[in-house]
Amino acid sequence: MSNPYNPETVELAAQKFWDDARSFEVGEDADKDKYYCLTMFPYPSGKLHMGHVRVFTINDVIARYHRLQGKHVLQPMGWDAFGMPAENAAIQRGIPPAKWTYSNIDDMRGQFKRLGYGYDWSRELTTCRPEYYRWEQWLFTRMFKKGLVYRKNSIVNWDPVDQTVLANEQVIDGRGWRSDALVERREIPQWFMKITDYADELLEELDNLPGWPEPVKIMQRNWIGRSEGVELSFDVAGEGEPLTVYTTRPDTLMGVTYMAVAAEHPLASKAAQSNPDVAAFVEACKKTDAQEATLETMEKKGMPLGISAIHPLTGDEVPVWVANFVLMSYGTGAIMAVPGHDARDWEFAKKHGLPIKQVIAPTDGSRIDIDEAVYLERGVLVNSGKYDGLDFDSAFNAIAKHFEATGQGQRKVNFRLRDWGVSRQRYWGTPIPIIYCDDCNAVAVPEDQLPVVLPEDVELKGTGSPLKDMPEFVNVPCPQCGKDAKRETDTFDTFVESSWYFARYTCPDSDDAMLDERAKYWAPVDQYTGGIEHAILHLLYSRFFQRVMRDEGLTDVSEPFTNLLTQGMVLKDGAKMSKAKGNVVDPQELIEKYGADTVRLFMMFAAPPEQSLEWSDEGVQGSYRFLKRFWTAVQEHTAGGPAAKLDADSLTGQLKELRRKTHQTIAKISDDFGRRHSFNTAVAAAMELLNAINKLADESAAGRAVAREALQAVVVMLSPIVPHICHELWQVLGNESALIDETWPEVDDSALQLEQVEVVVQVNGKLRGRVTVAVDASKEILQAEALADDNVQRFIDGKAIRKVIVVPGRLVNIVV
RNA sequence: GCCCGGGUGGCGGAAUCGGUAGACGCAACGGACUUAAAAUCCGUUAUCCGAAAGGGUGUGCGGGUUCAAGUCCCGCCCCGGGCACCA
Repeated sequence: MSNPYNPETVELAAQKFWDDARSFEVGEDADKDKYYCLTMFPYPSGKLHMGHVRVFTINDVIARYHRLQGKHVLQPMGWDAFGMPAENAAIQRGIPPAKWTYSNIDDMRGQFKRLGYGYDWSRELTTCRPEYYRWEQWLFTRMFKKGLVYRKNSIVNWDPVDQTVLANEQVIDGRGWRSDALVERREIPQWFMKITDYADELLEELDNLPGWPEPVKIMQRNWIGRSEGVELSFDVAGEGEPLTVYTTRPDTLMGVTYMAVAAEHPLASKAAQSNPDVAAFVEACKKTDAQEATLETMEKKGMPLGISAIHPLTGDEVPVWVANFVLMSYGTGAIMAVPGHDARDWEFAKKHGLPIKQVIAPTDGSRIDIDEAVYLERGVLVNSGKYDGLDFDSAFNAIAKHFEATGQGQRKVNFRLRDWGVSRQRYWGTPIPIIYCDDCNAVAVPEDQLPVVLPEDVELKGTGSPLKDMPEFVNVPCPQCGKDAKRETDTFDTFVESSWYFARYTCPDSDDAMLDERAKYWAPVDQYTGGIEHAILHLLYSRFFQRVMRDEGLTDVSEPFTNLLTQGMVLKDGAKMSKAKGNVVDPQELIEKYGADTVRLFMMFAAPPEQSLEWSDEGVQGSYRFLKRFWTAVQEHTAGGPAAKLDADSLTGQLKELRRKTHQTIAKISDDFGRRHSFNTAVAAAMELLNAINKLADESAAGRAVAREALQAVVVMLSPIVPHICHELWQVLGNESALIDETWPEVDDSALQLEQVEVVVQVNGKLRGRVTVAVDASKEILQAEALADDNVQRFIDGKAIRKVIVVPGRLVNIVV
């Protein structure tokens, strides 16, 4: 071969062409059909990993496909640049987080360009730049004025040795990752955003997102967790204040045999003062981390407080316990326990010898033994006095009505969703624009004093934020009264930056508003691609922020992402590839060895996008081999000179067959790209077509014309996945235009027509033969042909035919 | 613990609406080319029985619906993701 495939030469030339032609820079053209194609931006960890290559390649394929379909495509890229790894690097290696981050960004940008992604780099965003975070500080101050943010105490993981707050991932088996000390729960004041104000809308509008995967919508619905229940008060003997609880099962009220409160509940604190055992228990409850998974799986412990609540219907006394599984921050910090009809209450009652009372019976009248197993179904009330015999709905209504009349309770819609705590006790984040004044309390930084710039030249020691030790940052006059005041030193959760970056890409250089007119042209994002691990938090926060921006008059759009593709993880050794786990595979080596196209092709071919992909180093070779065969096939074809014009109507035999395959493949790949996002099967179809082209050894004018048409189609259709080699081969095929400006091939329906079709014959559902019949053969002919088959005869011989099922074009099933 | 996915040859996966299980690729084996190796090309490859024709078995496990189940229903097991401070 005189002209072997050299990926590096081919790829650098194609990239230079796109750069020189500014192929991916787009403006706002009202006459064009816009398509905003976005991928979740990366954290600049410094090294590209396979998860990045996967998600960015998927998105680039979709973007390039829609461009070939004639859309005006925007595909931007940027950096989710704040976060913990930069602080860790600073502590371990003494490099300031900013310096480390900017250097990582430069490295990764280079890697992305080498992979040939079609980004509009003129819109690049970096969230740790004041030009960016200034606007989220601004939005926060607007939310502050509207009462959409507030400050309250909440629980953090406290490392008593390092004297610092730990992230959940820094807690390993209940201990601090550096100190190995047992982590404690500690309450500190933090800022919250009222996402619960939007709970109803966020829930209801999930129904208007047909372009989202169903599992993601289900997860969000469950997360928001709307429930209808009753909030009611139990008087406590000897106490002035009643104990308020929320229940979704008021029908089980007569089954209450005890109450339980959180360790931080005022009743527990009060009992602890006189009872040292309770005091010790309350202390012990705080010696655990604050993760839900820990709380749900730990041993359920509790002890009686020695006080009683009065059952609001019977007047009976029920004991009040303190329990480690009841949390102050959820609901009212107290629960009514119905051990007969709640799994956790049942388990707890069994363990502590508390009474279990059956108040619900199965609707079918069957008997159950409540001492043997808890009964969770909605049924008919029993042992409930005047409510006996009622079903769930009637009992719910009757009991709710009763308490509304007595004033002891009311119906209440509750959400599992909690307000979003955005304070982080860390340095490397957006400063929260608040100033604390002894006289004026918390004051928002005025708009003309924004941004509050994060000092970048710092030294991190690993014990708390260095901002606290910087008087020039902390000490400021109060914006309201001018007296000496202090700046907030907490920073925002990094999810805040990622909750609106998609909108900012439309106008990244706007310096007099968060968003300008250009946002109206591009929003919403037409296609959003990212990891399934973001199915709840990031996507829910973004939907919330979009609505906050809407209500601020910045946009008319409520839903930020019209279509969502959640790609599966790249796993290595059965676990998520992550910097934390240290099981990252470096794609750089593969790019150097085989080129970007091979890596892109392999990632798209190895698994369907939604499924997780277990990484293995094998198989890349096969993708490389395919590209070489592809290259050689085109070179050998063009060596024979230009092909003659195709006369489709005169084709016969294998030429007609190859042309049919070409058009079947166009139809298949169009569907796989556009509708199914099934790139692995699209690649397989292209491979099959190329195999068929290679098998055809017909150097006649008609043969060359058919082969040329097939090769041209493969080059265009594979170009979203392997754009560099296709760019080159398009030129080799003698085309004057640039492939990036071409259009997708069209299916010629007349080429798809078949005369004969093979039909499977089954006897009792087992495959026994095949017959070939005319495409339009009637059911009767089909049945007759099937029965005439020799092998079929062997199996039906001497038996009565009970039934024959004929599915035209597919099969005949003979039941004997 | 709770919520959401997944489980198909030696491996990655295909089978799109209940209708031929294993497309496409990897690996392996056999052959061609070569002094040799690499590269490339051709062939075989779920498994068991059989010389072949053909037949039995087979989509994590146990049941069920159906003429027909990888696909639908019920009950399990195992693996992955999320669980509010990793991003």
